[in-house]
Amino acid sequence: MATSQIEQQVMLHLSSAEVRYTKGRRLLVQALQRSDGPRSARDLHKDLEEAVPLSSIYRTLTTMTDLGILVPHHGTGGSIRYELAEWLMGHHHHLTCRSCGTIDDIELAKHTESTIDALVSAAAEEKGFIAANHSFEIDGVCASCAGAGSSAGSGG
Amino acid sequence: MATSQIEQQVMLHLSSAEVRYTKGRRLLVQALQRSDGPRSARDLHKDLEEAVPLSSIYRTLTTMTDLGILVPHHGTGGSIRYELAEWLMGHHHHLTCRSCGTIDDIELAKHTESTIDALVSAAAEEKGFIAANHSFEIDGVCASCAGAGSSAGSGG
DNA sequence: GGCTATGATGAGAACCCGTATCAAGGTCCC
DNA sequence: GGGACCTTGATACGGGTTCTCATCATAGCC
Repeated sequence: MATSQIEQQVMLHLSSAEVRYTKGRRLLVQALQRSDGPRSARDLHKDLEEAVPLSSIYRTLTTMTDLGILVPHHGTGGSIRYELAEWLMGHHHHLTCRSCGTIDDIELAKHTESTIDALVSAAAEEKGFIAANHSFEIDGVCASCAGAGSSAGSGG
Repeated sequence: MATSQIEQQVMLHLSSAEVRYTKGRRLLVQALQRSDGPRSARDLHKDLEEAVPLSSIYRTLTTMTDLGILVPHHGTGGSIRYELAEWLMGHHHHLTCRSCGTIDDIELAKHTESTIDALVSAAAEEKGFIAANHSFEIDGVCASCAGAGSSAGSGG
């Protein structure tokens, strides 16, 4: 099997932490690579056709999060969704469809990012807050739901 | 009892939905009004000195969320935190302290908001996504934790 | 003011997600 | 090949949230 660039980086990262890149962990990373957005433990369990037990998935997710390979997202639905960290996938944000719940990745242009970053850091500093990172969740209706027919009526 | 502007709006909203503004609901809205940021069901339970049972709090939170009076925030810690919706409290964002976990509200200047809004909407539209709202979670260290001494060692 | 229908409450059980535990299996090093 | 250590897999456990149902309160009507 051809090992992807990302997998190689993960392997390096794991080996430098003296953690093995086992079959279960490999499958999980591959499943996350195939995803367009963050996935929950249960999602991954299904994706892998239950070849990897839930307990192992949870453990692997925790291990890789501790190592900075994965990043958790506490979104709607009550479950934590994980995705590959920014140093593997690049800095990006999320589009959450309020109709179907899909979470899609979106990348902003470099200058857009830096503009937002500057604005936000300045605002945070006014409160004596040292901003380390920002996460941006854009809420709306995705292309397929918008096309299927807009029926989302929200007060406001 | 002096009824605040916000409570009056909540009352109107509830009555138009033919939902009663009972004592428990009133206490909950008042507790949320006093807060600087979103609160979990357990927080509110304590705030109200357990005068309102947890099950009632959960039910009220759900009811008011459905009616658009409250907004849920799924953050770290595994619990959902609620706050009054933007049409009651104004548009704002959150500063989350990675040291003490406090969530504080922050308002950006009007022109900053509109700048961000324009940038985000444009990026979302490229993907056929209709942006309705954006939520901005700024992650870092709050003033008191930064002053107390930086000892937060997190891998990343 | 009393009666009735309906909504809301309160207490607990049930449910789901995620974590901790522990014996068994694999892998690496000698 | 043998031992030490890491990892796995199955299960028990804990916390947060939802569900259920009998009881209570309120609004509407007379």
